[in-house]
Amino acid sequence: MATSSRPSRLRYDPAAIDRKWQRRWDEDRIYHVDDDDPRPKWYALTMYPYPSGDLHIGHWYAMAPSDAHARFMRMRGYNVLHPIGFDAFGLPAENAAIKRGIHPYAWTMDNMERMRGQLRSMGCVYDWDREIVTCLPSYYRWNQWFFLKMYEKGLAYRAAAPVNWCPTCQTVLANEQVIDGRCERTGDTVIRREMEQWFFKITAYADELLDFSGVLDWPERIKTMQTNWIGRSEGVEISFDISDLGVDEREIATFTTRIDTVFGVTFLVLAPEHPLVARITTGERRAEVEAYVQQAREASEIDRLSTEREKTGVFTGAYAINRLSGERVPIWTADYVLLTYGTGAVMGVPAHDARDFEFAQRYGLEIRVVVAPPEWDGEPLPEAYLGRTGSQVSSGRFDGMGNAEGYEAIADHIVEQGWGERKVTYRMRDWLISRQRYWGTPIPILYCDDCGMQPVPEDQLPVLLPEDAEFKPTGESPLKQHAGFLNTTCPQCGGAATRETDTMDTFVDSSWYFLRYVSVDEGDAPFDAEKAKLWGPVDQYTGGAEHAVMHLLYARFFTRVIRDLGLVGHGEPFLRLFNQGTVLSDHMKMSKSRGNVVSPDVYVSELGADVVRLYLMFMGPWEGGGDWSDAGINGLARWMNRVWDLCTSPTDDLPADDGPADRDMTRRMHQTIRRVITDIERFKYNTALSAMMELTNEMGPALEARTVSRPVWAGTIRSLLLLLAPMAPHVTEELWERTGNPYSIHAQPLPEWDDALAAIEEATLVVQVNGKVRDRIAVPAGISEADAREQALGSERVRAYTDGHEVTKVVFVPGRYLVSVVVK
RNA sequence: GCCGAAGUGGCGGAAUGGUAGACGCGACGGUCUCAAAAACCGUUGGGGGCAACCCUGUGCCGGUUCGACUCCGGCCUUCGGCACCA
Repeated sequence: MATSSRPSRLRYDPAAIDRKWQRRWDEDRIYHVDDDDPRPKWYALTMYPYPSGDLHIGHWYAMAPSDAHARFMRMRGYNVLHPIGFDAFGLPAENAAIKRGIHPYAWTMDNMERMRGQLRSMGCVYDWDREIVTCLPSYYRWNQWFFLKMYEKGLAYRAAAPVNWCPTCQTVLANEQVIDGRCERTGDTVIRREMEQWFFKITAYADELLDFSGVLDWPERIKTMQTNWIGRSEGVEISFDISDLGVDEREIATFTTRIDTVFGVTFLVLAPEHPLVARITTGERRAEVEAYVQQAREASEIDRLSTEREKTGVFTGAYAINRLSGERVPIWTADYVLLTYGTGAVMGVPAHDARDFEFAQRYGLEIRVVVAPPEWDGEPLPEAYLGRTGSQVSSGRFDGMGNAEGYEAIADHIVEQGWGERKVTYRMRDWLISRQRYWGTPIPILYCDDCGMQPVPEDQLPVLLPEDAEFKPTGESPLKQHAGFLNTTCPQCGGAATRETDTMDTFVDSSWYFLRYVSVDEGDAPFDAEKAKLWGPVDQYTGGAEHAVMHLLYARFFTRVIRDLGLVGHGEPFLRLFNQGTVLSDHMKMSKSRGNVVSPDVYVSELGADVVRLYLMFMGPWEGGGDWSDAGINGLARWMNRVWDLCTSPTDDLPADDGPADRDMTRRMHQTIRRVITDIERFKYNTALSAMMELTNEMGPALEARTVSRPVWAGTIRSLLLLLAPMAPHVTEELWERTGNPYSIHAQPLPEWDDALAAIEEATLVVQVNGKVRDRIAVPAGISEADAREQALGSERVRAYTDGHEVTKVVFVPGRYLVSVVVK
């Protein structure tokens, strides 16, 4: 399969070397992690994979560089825990069951077995004694246990929420099963339907989750995304009087962050799903409103929130009273208002809200300015004035106040009158954990006709998934039809009861798995508290940026709940976070449907695991991802060949000492050590490898010309191998042995550098005239500013541009060997 | 649409506000060979010049600065997320 440009053969047999050392490391258990090791701990974690079937190059891209970092930390003297496991529950297993008649358990187990072999071929430091598999009862029973704890604390509750409903299948669809608003199987229009579902009350921790002071190093962009996702806003919940409508409710609550604009309310808008809509709609408006509500059920939330889409809505025929002004305002329903945010109703202030403005324009509703923009001439506004600097007008007794002052005064007034209260709302909603599926953790709740909803007693856990489930192509959860699972007895009265058939979101599994790794065999608790304390929070977490919000936020929430249960001392699960990019193929995301998935296996068997690892790390900065290139990997194979040659060449005829290139070689070596170590610290593997390539580019000619002495050469080889060992563990181990060193290179400390030896002796002074480089002068390192200026201004090339002009300024940049001359 | 990123040679990319293009791939020329592959040596952003050199160039438009790939404002394009894929 060698392509024309591939090295015809490697100097070594990569498959044999991979096999030899993987077996040896395994036998010697050199990656076994000892809890009692006295060295400082380092918990390095890569997001565990979903067992989709085959390990593809994207998995390698996530795991090889993080393994290199874990190895790097080992060589720095840490006791490193870098475990692996499988995120084994999920929709694909169930789809395989429906489509191909394979049981999800069998499908998942087969996939994991294949992936274990592939993972081992990477040569990572994984301690397989610590593997976790979330679909096993020994794991998921603790999901159930956490659920019960949350239930006790009021953090797990049941409420109605909309789901994607396919009327033909009579089932709930996952978002990915909905294509353009239609069911992927039947093509029917999907509607949103209310169902009773289980939630975790993540909003109870919203404020704490906004606080990132407990993390040491997280990308700013992730913190920003989470902050925006949580979307805290302070405002006022104010009620409008509807006591004359003849319904039970006396008022409609709305939430606003701009209570200063309350005198500008010219309408109210209810979300189409708002329970009041049906009740307040008047007879002659009913048909139109019902049609509109029906239509809104078919629109996706993303569409509804689009600021580009034309705002639509219908008048319900009902009116509410604005208690501040005593005015009657029409009540509309419109799909730009969501039931899930605030109270599901908003006060329409078109003059001061862009969406309300657009809506009012379209439906001819009054646009009344109540916060006058500075220098406002009293004319109608061309667009909503959103500014916070204006003065109250048409606002009754608040007129003339600045609107910041008006805000406070109006809010106080409303609170005093009992018309509303100051409130904080969040864009983030509680975490809906219910899934109407089989392949997940059963929710440990049952329903008794006499006693009502009951939690399953702790000593009856786990609630096991029945193995003999039937998978029908309707997509309905098999648990619903499984009598053996469904029917049980009530722990209170002993009478007949039925089990909850919803299972949990798989994000529940991944919200605490990092704690399970510290004691995977623990049977009496989710984890051993002492060991959890020992390993503490994850020191370095790495994974895809697609998890920027949901998984990471859920894990932060869960850890805080676990802390409040008294099981761990910390609330922040991941101290440092790094998000790698995505590997592309032909500039496109890899997917089975595109047929562009790159399998690492063929490259591994031909070129060895190390070359694949190196190429992935060399491709570009890790956070940037990159395009897989068949040609590109050859460069790394070629370079490994070169390293092999350099390390195995005879050195008998090198000078015993005083090689003419010794000084340069030593300097280059120290520079390389410095660069590689500081680069790996920041996950800059691409530049770390460039630095090593520059070193080998210099080593080749020195060896050829016999200008380097034997001890300097040996020292350089030694450093090179040690620096490369975290990235290319197999070949470096082999070369370490062949160069006469004791097993194992992976138990060695990293080499150290000496800044004095790395220092340059001669520098290039760059001289700019009006910002353009006009000369480069070789000068001794550490040249004084005065000497640099003198040399620069004395340069003939420079004088060609300065003679006859007035020199107005000369800038010397310390430490940069740069003089910038400014002339008129 | 909203939130968050990213745009640099033929390609992947490098560059604390200070020499743009390190390192690698590819291409071209050469050495070796009967020949090819591999390996090794050299050239390689664009334009001009016999040459020394000069001009130009980091998605687009503008700004700050002695100096901008880097900072600021406005666009364009691509990518990640948007709550039942994980």
